[in-house]
Amino acid sequence: MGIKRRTKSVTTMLSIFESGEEALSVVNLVERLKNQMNKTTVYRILERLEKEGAIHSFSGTNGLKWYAKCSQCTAHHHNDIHPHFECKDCGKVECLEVNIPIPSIEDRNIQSVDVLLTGQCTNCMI
Amino acid sequence: MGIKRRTKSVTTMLSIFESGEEALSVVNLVERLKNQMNKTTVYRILERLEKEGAIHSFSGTNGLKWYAKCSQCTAHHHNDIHPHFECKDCGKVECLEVNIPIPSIEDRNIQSVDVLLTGQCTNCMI
DNA sequence: TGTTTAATGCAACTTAGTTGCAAATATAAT
DNA sequence: ATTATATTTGCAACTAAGTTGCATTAAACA
Repeated sequence: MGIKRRTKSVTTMLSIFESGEEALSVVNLVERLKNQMNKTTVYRILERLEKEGAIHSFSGTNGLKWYAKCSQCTAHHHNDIHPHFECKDCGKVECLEVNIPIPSIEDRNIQSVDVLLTGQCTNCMI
Repeated sequence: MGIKRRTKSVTTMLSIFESGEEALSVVNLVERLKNQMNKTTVYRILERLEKEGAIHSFSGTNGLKWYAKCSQCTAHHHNDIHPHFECKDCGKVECLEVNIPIPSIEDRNIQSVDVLLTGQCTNCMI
């Protein structure tokens, strides 16, 4: 049970994710939406959108929470194992459409895989 | 410049890492050492030990900071690319001695790789 | 149009982690 | 052994991310 009502705030949030290709930190969203909705509302809408499978979340380098809408985000299902990339120079975070093969681990039941790559993005490599 | 003086607090901290094989969260360390040293001291000793290469740090599922001393932790150098495993049932976190091959990513300069696997550990699989 | 239930705002709170500064202590020099 | 000096620690106050409870607002559906 994710989003039940298409409120103005939900629409606003979704349009932000539709328009861009990058990931967005919650901190960034709270800041940029502070005139349009409450901090708590930002957190709760993101939570519901993720539960629905519209977006997915992950942790950045400093433990901050990020959200992104990627091509693999499908309703009611989210089982992508793509890595996330954080540019240490400009701070940009994005989903990489690359498959990371995880070897089977003995004696353990692996249920989720999170891969965070850090380095320089295309612009900052120069 | 990591540890300069072998204080009682530093010795205590190191002995904790020597004795166990698991990773330890900062929260856990602050709690278990609260009668022996200040919270700030815990944070600072861990920071210095990591700078020295005696231990290494990483983020757990909720963005919490964890530290561990693994076989690959060597003085003045720490370039292991092993995954970390967090058991969602009992909460145990550990380093896995497995190599995760990261494919080369075009147009990006990858400098660090963090892999967090979540699932059930040996004990909790039953 | 009214009723129900989900969603929001607000304020207060929790928790992880940080900072500045004075006091304490390990280590090196005398 | 004593002193000097630079590192380390404790403390208290702070910052920032994220959460909670509750009263109010507003979708959606009959």
